[in-house]
This record gives sequence, C-alpha cells and structure tokens, in this order.
Amino acid sequence: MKVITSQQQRVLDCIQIYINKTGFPPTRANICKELGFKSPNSAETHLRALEKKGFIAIESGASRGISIINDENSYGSKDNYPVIGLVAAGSPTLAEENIERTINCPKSFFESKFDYFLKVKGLSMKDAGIMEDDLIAVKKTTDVRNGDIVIARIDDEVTVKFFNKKSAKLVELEPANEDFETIKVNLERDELSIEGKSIGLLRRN
Amino acid sequence: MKVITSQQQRVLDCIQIYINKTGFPPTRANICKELGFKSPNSAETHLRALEKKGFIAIESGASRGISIINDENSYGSKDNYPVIGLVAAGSPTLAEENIERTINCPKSFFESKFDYFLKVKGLSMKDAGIMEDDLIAVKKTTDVRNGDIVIARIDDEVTVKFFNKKSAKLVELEPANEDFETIKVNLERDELSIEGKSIGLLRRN
DNA sequence: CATTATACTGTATATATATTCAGTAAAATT
DNA sequence: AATTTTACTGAATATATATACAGTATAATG
Repeated sequence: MKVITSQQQRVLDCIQIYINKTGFPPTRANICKELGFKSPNSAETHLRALEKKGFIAIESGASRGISIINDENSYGSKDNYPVIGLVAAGSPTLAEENIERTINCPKSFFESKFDYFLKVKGLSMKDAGIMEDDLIAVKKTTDVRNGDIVIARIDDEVTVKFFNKKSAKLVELEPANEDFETIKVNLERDELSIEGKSIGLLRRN
Repeated sequence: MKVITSQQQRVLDCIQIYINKTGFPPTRANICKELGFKSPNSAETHLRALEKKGFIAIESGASRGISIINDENSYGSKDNYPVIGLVAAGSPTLAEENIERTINCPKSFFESKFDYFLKVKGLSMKDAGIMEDDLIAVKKTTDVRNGDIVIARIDDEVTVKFFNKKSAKLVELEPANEDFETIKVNLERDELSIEGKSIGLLRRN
C-alpha cells in the first residue's frame, strides 16, 4: 500500500512546507513552480497518486482542497516509549526489568513507526554517528536489508551493527569503527535473531 | 490589537473551525453558507475588517488565501518547533524563508528548553556523532562554555563547532573531524556572534 | 452634523484553479 | 512480451473564487 516514490515524497513535503509557510495548501500551479514542473498536470498526477496511496485527501472541485492525512497522528497524539538499557542475558528485550524509563514523544516522530528506544553502549558504531548513551529508535521487524542498522541478538547478547547478508548461510554484522571487528554469523551453525532495525536516533547532551 | 465585534468574532471562529475540519481555509461563499449570509460581499467586508484589525492575513488574488494570525502560535510557545535548513546570508536564522517545516515535539523533550532544529550540512562534526542532515536541537543563548557545541555566525555564515575560549580576545571553534581546521577568531578584529548551543540531536533514517 | 464603521443584499466579472484530454517516454510489474 | 505505473509537456475549458460596484440601513465617532 504505502510505497511512496521519491518524487511523490517531494510533492508531499512541498505541500506540508507550503501549508506551514502560508497557512493554506498550494494549487497545482504552486507545486509546479516550487518543484520546477512545467505542466499543472504533473502536479495533478502526483496528487492523484498520493491520494490513491492514502497520504492526502483531495476535496473535489475545491480550490486548494488538499489535506494531509496523518495516520494515527490525529494531531498531537503522543505515546510513551520505553527506553531499554542493558538487556539481561536471556530475557526478552522489552521485559519490565530492562526498561529504564519512558519517553513521551509523538507517534509520527520518525518516518515510520517504532517500538522502543535502545540506549547504546560502546562506540562500535561511532563512524555512523552513533555514540555512547545515544538512544536508537528501534522498529521491531525481521525485514531488514543490507546496509540497515540492525539490533541483533547472538548468544543472548544484544548488539547494534550494519546488516550485510553475504550468502544464504552467511551474515556479516559490520561495525562502523575500525577498532572493532566484523562479526561473521554462520547461519547453519550459529543462531542469529534480528530484533529490529534503527529508524532514527535521539541524543540528549 | 483593536476591538473585535461579535459578528467579526463569529466569522473568525468560523474560519478556524473550517480549517480544523477540512485542513484549508473557507471561501467567501463557504463563510456565507456557514453563517447564513446571502451575499459573498458580507463575508468579504468582514474579512477586510478582520484584516485591518490584524486578526487575519489575506493573500491577494489567491483562493482561500486566509491565514489566522495568532501571537500565541509564534514559534517556541507551543510544541511546534521550526526546522531551519540553509540559512541565507544576512538573514535572521528564524526568518520565515529559512523554515523548511516544523516538528511537533514535547517541550520537555530535551534536558533544557530549546528554540529550533538546525539541519546539519557537511561532516565537520562527524567525530562528535553529528552527521549530514541530522537535526540539532538549538537553544538560543550566548551563555556558552568551553566544550559546548555552539552554533556560531562568522561573516554571515552559520557553522556548528566546539566552543573554546582561549583568552579574552581569542576564541577557537574546533571541528570534530581531522579533515577540517580549527577556526581562530580574533575578537578584536573579527566579528563572532553566538546563535546558541546544541542541547540535543535528532536523526531520522 | 458630517463622517466613518458596521452589517447587510444583489449583481457582475476577470481570473484563479481544478480537471480533462492528447501525447511522449522510461521503469516497474505481471 | 504486454500491461501498468511513474513522470512528465502542453493545451483547453468549465467553474470556483476573489473582488469590484451599486445600493440600504443603523450605530458609533469626531
């Protein structure tokens, strides 16, 4: 359903920025001028695609009748997210004893939904801009791709690394710090469980 | 602010309710239907009165070009924080044209209050875990100490660096990347204005 | 007391705007 | 290989919309 293309994202951003700036939505012509299109139909088709995919609603016949649809974000809907610190060996990540505290934050704060914040230990991902005590917004999923920053569990130890599947039986978990070594996981012999992936980061100095 | 009449208040309320309901402002005809007027000029004259008194702004020629002017809604007092992208030379950081969009976030999200998010360009602070396109939560202040990550303005260029006051007349702005050089500012000769300091960071992958 | 602001109806119109139709072309999907 | 989706240009048009103009009437203001 929700696969937005990069151009459609540009149009969606353009609408949001226009509303923030002026207080009302743009016309087709406004979007064209903003994004460099030469035909109003360019904007029109993108708008219809965004409407079809459920990102916006268009009031038929009305001028500037565009409204952005915010999923559960019925404006200002917030939620409490747990902050996970040191995860005890063997225990489920979200077990109560692992929750340090909670952070109140809007549901639509990051691009996609997430489930908890993980407090980072060590500097194995420092070249990716992830420092000690940073809070990684973790989305629980096993659908990860090469290059994703994943939260993985090997032998009851939780680690944050770049995911890189080399073959059907070999996954490499790569650090972003030359002082650390790549973890090679033989899927036939070792057990690898993907807890989720990073979709954002929060740092409080 | 001048005195608003009861009818003008009705029109103003009508506009706000319409925006809340549809996401965009009403036309003259919409207002007439809503409030029972029989001529579009009824709405028109009320709108012009509201404009003259400073309650709304009307974009000339634009359809639905009404925006409600709300002093309480000016950035900082609520939970909407502006995201500042490329700052044009010479213009104030929070000038409207520099605001890319806004982010809704709790006031107490970071340890101390802050004023806006600055979108980072370049990698001069990468060893401090600040990467391109990261959003730095900036607190507007000139009260900075050595070691703080400051947002400074030198010759109309905005830069993010570690602050280090060496003496009464020498301030060094240190990058966190060996490929960049420390900026030495002679306070007697050069002008240095401290916009504020970083009190947190937000990254959205 | 003249003037201005408020509060309307009613008509008219230039133009702002959505929207359709006719094409082209590349990429993705089936 | 055929079809759909994406991504555009360019022109045409019905209509949605702002806005001016012509009135009427009451209340406030200087």
